[in-house]
Order: sequence, then C-alpha cells, then structure tokens
Amino acid sequence: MTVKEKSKGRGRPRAFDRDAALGQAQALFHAQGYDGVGVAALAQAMGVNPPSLYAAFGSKAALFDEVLGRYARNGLPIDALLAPGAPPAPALRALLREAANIYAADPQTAGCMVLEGARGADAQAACCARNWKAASAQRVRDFLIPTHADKAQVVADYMVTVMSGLSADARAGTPTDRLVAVADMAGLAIADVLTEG
Amino acid sequence: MTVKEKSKGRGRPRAFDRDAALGQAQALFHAQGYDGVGVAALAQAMGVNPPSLYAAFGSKAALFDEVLGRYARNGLPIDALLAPGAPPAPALRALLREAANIYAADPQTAGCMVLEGARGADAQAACCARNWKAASAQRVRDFLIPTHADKAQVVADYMVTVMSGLSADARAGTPTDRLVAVADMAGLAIADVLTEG
DNA sequence: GTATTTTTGTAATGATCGCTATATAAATTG
DNA sequence: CAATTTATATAGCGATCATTACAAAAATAC
Repeated sequence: MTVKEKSKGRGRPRAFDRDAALGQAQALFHAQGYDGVGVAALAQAMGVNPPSLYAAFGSKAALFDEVLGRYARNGLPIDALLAPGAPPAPALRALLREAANIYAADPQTAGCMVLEGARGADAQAACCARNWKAASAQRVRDFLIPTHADKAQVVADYMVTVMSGLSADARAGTPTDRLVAVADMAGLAIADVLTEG
Repeated sequence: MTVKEKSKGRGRPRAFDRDAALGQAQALFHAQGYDGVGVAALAQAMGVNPPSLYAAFGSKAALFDEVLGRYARNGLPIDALLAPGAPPAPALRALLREAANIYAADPQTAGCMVLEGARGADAQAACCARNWKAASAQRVRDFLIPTHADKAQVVADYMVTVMSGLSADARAGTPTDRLVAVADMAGLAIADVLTEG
C-alpha cells in the first residue's frame, strides 16, 4: 500500500530525483529561513534550473509548504512521545527535552523550521508554517483531553510557546546544555498544572 | 542635565523632526519586521526622501539599531519591575504577565520588536537585536544574583525563552487572555526554582 | 518514420532591493 | 555681497527578487 507508482508518463523524463531535490531545499530552508534563501540559490542547491523547479513544485511558497510536510514527518517524534495512555507530565517533559536536543544538535539546521517559518516576513510562507504549528498544538491538546480536559488548552499553548522560544535560542547559538536546562525548568510548570487539581 | 542642545549648525537646517521620523520608522519596523519593510516604505512613512534618511541615520540597519534603542527605552518597564530588593518570584511573574499584555495589546505592533528582530534573515539587523536581547537577559541575571546566584543563569534563560515564545504567539494572533494564561503557567516554574533549594 | 507531450537549459522579464551621484535650495560665516 | 556648509529633491545606480518565454532535447504514441 505505498503511494501509487508514478507510471512513466509520455514526455521527456525528469532528469533529477524529486525527493533528493526536496531534501536539498529542506536543508537550505532550515539553514537560512524562507526569507533568507532565494530561488536561484534553491535551484542551484537542488541541481536544477529555475524552470524545472517551477514545473515540479509550482512556486517558492509551494516548495516550502512541501518541504514543511517532509520536515514535520521526519522531525520531532511527537506522536511517538505522546502515545495515548502515556503518563502526561513525563511525556511532555520528554518532548521538551527532545526538542531542546534536536534544535541545537546541528548548527546548520538550528531551531524548528515550522516555528521559525511561522515568524517570517512572507505572508504566504508564514501562513503555511502556522498551519503546521497549529496542528502540533492540536496533537498536544488531543493527548491531554482524556486525562486533563480542562487544562489541555493552556498546557498545549504553553508547550508551543516554550518550544518556539527554545527554537529562537537555538538559532541564536545557545548551547545544548543551557537549552536542556530551560526545558527541564519548563517541565516543572507542567507537573504543577497536571498533578494538582 | 538633558542631552546637549544641538547648537544650530552652519548649513541648511533639517526640514523634518528627527525623533518623530524615528517614531514612524519604529511603528513600521514593529508592524512588518526588519525584513518586511523596505527603505522606500520607511522614507515615505517618515515623510522624507531616501537621501535625507541616509544622511540622518546612515543606513537601514543603523536606523533599525537606533529604533531598537528607542523601543528598549519606552517598551517593557523591566528595570521598574525588577527593582533591587523586590521579591524575585513575584517580580518575574509580573514581568511575564506584563509582557503578555503588551505583546498582544495592539495588533499593529504585536510581539516584541527586539525578540522578533533577533530572528530576522538579515545578519546585521539580527545581530543588533540579539545584543539588546542579551542585555535584557543580563538584567534578569543581575536582579537574581543577590538572592539566587546559582539559579540566575537558568532562570534568566527561561525568562527570555518564554518571552520569545509569547512574542511569536502574539504575532500569530493569539488573544491576550491565552497569552496571560501561558505567562501565569510559566510563573509556576519560577516559583518552584526560586523557593525550594 | 511523424506527431505529441513533457523536461530541459538559456536568457530575460518587470519589480523591488539598499543605496547614491548630482544639482539645487537654504542656512551661517566672513 | 560672495563663500561655505548642510539638507533637499530628482533620478537612477547595479544587484537581486520571484517568475517565465522560448526553443531544443528526449521520451512515448500512432
């Protein structure tokens, strides 16, 4: 049940690996942000000329949206950490720690591409990224509804806020250990809210 | 003891109010971000032609730096809230609440201009903003050194992280009450760290 | 083979970017 | 009065922005 095999069409076959090109675009977008990278640089990194880029992906914004989907799939293992039935407070603390570690792991790809993209100057790109951001918040809410329905909203908001701040710090060069210390401190508030009441 | 009166120089006098022009630039930078506003739009909002802008402020980045200084002076009352001798945990909680309120007060100027500027694509502008960001973190550390020297670093990091996240949320349109709820929740961790140990 | 379809590389579109050369206007200085 | 100094407005600089005509190339279809 994989995705449908692309039956080789009629015209001239594409000369580049579409997914590999997406990977190159992801690396560049993550390193420099949507506003910081131009189509010329993207095309060069993807080993492609601009017309092929537009034929395959539609526009810079559409390419970014597709890259965001790829990133959301292979990025933070939110669903694994927030499995239904897992103890809420430790699971959320683990998610914050994991975020702190991943955001600062590679200086070339510091921070979260979704959360950074949500603050860019381009309206289209920011809108796409904010949709993914909202989807992540929704996953946290859904995870909390069964056990702490009344606190699900504020805790989900808090998680996204802290992760957004961690992402900014990571991009500014804050080292991993300080990010993890902040994540651990942030976890205290989660335990407070989810254990009392 | 005000700043030295600018003795009227020799040449043709400036035809616009320099501080009022800075105010217009501040409004535009805050509304659209450094990357989102061009020199042409700035000059028009300031009621000035580009050459006068450059003669008075040097460059777009230098203008932004000067605007950031103006903003840091008239923005969050950090020094008032973090007066020496104030009870640390309530003071920091009040600062987070104040930030949440101010960041979402006016949709035209949502978020913190310093924290948002620190994530822009332009290296020069981001560097300026990060200096102001670091200065704010330093003020929190200095405030905590007398009473909680061992926790000053992590708490200051945490404050900046949460405020950066609140700023991002405010720019995304999160309403004031939800931001304040997150700020209050974030305050719990501060109390935990500063009262125990 | 010829027709059709799709991708390719070259080159360029108009728009906007930050910035400035130039000349004129308005002030002080002697 | 000239001479000097500074600010002004017009107009345009080269560079880059996202995007696209255009025609040659490479595949299938008949």
